Amino acid sequence: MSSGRAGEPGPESDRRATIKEVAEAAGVSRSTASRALTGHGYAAPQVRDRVRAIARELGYVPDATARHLRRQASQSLGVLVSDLSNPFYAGLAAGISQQARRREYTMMLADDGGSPDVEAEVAEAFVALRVAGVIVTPVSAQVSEYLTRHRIPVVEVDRQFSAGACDAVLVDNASAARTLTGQLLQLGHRRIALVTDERHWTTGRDRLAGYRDAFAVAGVPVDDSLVVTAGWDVDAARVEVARLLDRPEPPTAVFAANNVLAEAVWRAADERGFTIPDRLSLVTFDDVSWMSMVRPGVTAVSQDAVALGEASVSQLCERIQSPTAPVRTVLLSATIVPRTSTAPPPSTSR
Amino acid sequence: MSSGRAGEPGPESDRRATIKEVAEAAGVSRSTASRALTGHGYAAPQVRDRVRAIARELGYVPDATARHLRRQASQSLGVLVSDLSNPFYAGLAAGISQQARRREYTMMLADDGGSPDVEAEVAEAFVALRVAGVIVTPVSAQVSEYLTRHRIPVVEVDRQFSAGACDAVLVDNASAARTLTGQLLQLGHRRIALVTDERHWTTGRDRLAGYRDAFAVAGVPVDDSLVVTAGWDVDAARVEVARLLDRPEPPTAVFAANNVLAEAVWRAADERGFTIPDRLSLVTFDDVSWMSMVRPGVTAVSQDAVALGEASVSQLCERIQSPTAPVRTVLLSATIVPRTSTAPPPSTSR
DNA sequence: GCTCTGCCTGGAATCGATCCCATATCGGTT
DNA sequence: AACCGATATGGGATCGATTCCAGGCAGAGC
Repeated sequence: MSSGRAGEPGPESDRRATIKEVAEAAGVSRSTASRALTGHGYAAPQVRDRVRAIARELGYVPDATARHLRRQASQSLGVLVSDLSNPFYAGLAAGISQQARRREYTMMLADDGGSPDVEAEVAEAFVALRVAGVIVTPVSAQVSEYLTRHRIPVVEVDRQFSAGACDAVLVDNASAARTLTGQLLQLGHRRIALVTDERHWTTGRDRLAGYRDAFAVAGVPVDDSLVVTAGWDVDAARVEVARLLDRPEPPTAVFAANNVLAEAVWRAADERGFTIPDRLSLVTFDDVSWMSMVRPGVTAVSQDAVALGEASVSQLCERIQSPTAPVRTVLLSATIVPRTSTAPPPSTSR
Repeated sequence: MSSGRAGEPGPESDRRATIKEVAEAAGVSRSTASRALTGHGYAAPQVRDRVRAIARELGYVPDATARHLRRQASQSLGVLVSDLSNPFYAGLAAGISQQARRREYTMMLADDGGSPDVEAEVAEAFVALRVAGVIVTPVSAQVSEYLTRHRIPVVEVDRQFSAGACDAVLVDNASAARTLTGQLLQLGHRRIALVTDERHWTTGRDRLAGYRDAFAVAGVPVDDSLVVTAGWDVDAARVEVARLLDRPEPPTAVFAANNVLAEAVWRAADERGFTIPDRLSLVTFDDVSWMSMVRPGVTAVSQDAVALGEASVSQLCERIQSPTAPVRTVLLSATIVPRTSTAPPPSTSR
């Protein structure tokens, strides 16, 4: 888009200008026009300038489709996330988008809503489009395997399903969970619930592992009944958490494994009159905006989704450069943002 | 992606299977193979089944690039939003993504960060990719003009820059702003500030117009010094709002024009000790999650970004179907979600 | 036995851009 | 005068899929 003035260069006819038309208008062959426009190969300086001027005049925009077909390499990255409405994935997409643009890639984004079927469908679309590479927050082990089989570089982000088979960019979940759980233990909490979405993905697994580690380090036994799997839906999770709080011996602290679950805990605690932090301490993964706006603010593990997105683009580009380099797993460390949602357990519980 | 078992059909060689290879393996010509696979044109049932079986066996995935080149029509929609990290745009993208997938379009998403230059750059990339249509939250009048000139259908969503020149899907900002301002006036407020991002886009303009209307209806003069333009950055806006609250006669109510500004007002009020709603009433556009989690909950105009996205895909698809139909502007109504952030003005202010 | 109709298939052009390779031109050298 | 290297350009094949068109073949009708 050269400028915004009216009467600006543009397609006069109904059809879009092709390089052939540009070439004819400039009185050169298609080959020369191509060299002049792309800068690949030789073209006399004056010819080059003339061709370029005419291209601008005709509003010529090269057809990426044709170029990709010929070059057998596209300038698009496929991105597949689980839920764009979730600020974590949205931030991830924003980071990827920025980095991709900087490297002159366009981004094909799809949202699989957590469904393996949709995920598979989108993966096939990506193969059809011959994307240069794919970044995915996987829901199944199949995506990466399928894409890899089709020789498309893949980076798994946030979760890992194909360790050793493709690159991954992850957050050090175990370590962050260990630290945060440790802090709760140190405050004197013993009945610390872990509310998680599921336990088999690396995210859930590692956060659970960190939680257990902290107990082990402190020499406190884990009460397995306090590890609750609550799924992905806020409302369903809220019911689950309410049930937890209604127990005769409710937990004195809750570790929510992500922002959605934290929201569920927050709302359930509010409904049940569990004052935070006096009666219930709350810590969570994902530092999203509401956590710093509510009172008390919620102590959270900040994952910096944008950085995660950027890192995965870097990794993907390196992989595209050198397809045979050894597979790598990048582990980003998370920071803990301490706020005021934790306190020692209520005295009656000691 | 047919299934996830190991030893599954897939490219054995390094190259991807092409229709030529499928045809050869099936002992038919490329033409027949194409007809068998696409269902366009005739192919004997048994031939068709055999070709399809072999295609599956070889892990054949048609090259969308080549297909689009030949058909001169792509199955991708371009989407251009201002800020993916903002839940409003993220929701919009989520809605678009879902609808697009349902209609078998893939989505090319870009984030222009509010910059007209990036916007123009992305528009050109969309033209190059020969997308079937574009949905944009415009930051300049040029995008739509440029894309239209290149015969690409455009739908402007949320904001309108090219009234009459292309379709648009908008929210009835004026009416929602009028109602909400009216409620504040009825509660007895007179010093009602409007904190807006800017005043020239339709969003800002219409919200301002609704605000003024409400004053006119109530027969109360508008104090122009209370209409504050605070830009797009939370922190900058917070400073601006702080200045507003520090005035000798601060407003008794604030109408924030979007969720970012509401956040700024919320934080500034918190810092300044302006208790909501006792000392300051707050209402806002955009109902994002934190507004129902903080106490008091914030009364907000809910725009349903997802619905907005879905409506714009519908509009775009209709436009693609009938390029010459008269231009249309769809106006969605917004709902007001009343919460507890409003109260009569403090008695000292009456 | 011949022709006609309808089913079925393959050849070849096409979409737009790229790029290898052949060739033309020119200034300068021996 | 013949030749060489460097500069500059065009012809044509190519990427993968689609689609128009011509034609082959079989069965039915006369």
